[in-house]
Amino acid sequence: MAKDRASHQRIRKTPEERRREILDASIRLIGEYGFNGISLKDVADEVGMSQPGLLHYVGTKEGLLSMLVTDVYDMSGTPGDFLASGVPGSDPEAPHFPAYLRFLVRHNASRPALMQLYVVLQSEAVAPNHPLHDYFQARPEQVWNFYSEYPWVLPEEIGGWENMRSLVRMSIEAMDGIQLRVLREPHIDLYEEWLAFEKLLFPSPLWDEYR
Amino acid sequence: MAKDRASHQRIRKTPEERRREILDASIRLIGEYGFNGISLKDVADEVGMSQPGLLHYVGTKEGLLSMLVTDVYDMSGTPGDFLASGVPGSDPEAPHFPAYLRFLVRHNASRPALMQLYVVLQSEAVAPNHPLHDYFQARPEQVWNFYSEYPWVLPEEIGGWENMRSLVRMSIEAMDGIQLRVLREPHIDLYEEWLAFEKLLFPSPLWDEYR
DNA sequence: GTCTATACAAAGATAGAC
DNA sequence: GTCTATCTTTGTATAGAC
Repeated sequence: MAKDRASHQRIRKTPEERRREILDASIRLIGEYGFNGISLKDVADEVGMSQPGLLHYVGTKEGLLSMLVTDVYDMSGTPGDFLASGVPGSDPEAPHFPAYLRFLVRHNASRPALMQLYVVLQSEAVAPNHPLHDYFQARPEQVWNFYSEYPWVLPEEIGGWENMRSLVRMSIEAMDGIQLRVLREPHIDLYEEWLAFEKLLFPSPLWDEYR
Repeated sequence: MAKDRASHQRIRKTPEERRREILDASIRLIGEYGFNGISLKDVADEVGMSQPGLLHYVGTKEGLLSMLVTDVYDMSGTPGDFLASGVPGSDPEAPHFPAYLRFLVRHNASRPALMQLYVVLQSEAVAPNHPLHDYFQARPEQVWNFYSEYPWVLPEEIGGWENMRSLVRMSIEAMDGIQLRVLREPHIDLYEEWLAFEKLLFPSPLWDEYR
């Protein structure tokens, strides 16, 4: 297995593996205690290395956060993933927006640690001096622009994607509220709870062919 | 102005006044930076006293938080306040639940610092070692029990208060999501946004006489 | 790339004077 | 009731050996 290359070297963990370990540990710990609630030593212990050893990878504590956001956050659960998924409503030529939201909720439900990280950081970043403040501040508009690039098929009565702003906003608000609740009461099923909101936000018969 | 009583004493700030100052400063600072995001010195500076001076009042850092929760949180915006408010739907003999939720949203909108405190603490307390973890964990059930004591009048089709569980839960979820959004985009009107959700959660014609 | 040792600052809390 | 001084711990970060 491509082992002969540089065979005089001892096998050891590659930087990529370390990076991955650091990311996973950070997701768990920050998701649980918040960025303000953890220390670099906590993460280092979790990964099994010294605190200066960790700093070698992330530079500073903020660097750890940047790494997390850039490499993990915006990399999954996108409309692009949805169109490639082949689930009902994901026809790349005529995708259904409610179907994407269901996809997104399922995606989040399948990665609870990442979801928790998101919820916790989002609230923590309300503080104007938080390293992610600007990121989350700009996010709603960025997400809207991002979504706007896809050819969603909508009921004619809506009158075009431009009129979806408040519905998109309310959908995000509902999701955030649900996620916060599920964090405290894990017995609540995230997907079921979202379906209840979907029924209200995208009602029959208006959305029957477009959900 | 009642100055003659104990006129031989110099006028100075009473403990009550100090308490009030400490509470106000804490609401602002913790709401903005989170409990993990502030130090006792931050609060002390804000109030204009030394850090040990502050500790004289609150005992420990956690004591500050307890003081906040006990004295401020659960003391306002209750159904009791609602019934005494005289607004439409607040007849103590036959109160309307959606009317109470509107009352609650208006109340929150009128005290943005307190609302922000609530949102930030709620997420921070996801951490199992957070001093308010248990408090927020138990809260949904407590709120439900608290609400259950009032004789809300509901559409007959609902079939009784017991069937309101999911609707109450979804209402709270929506509110939490809205509040989080408004914190980042203050131009959004909290009350207007809630009315949009109310229309979905308590639709016509079912709720027309009970809203 | 990973460690030990260490510098430096900040935070919570206590002692004791006034 | 409020302060100064101080103790102790913890946290970020750097220096330098291996």
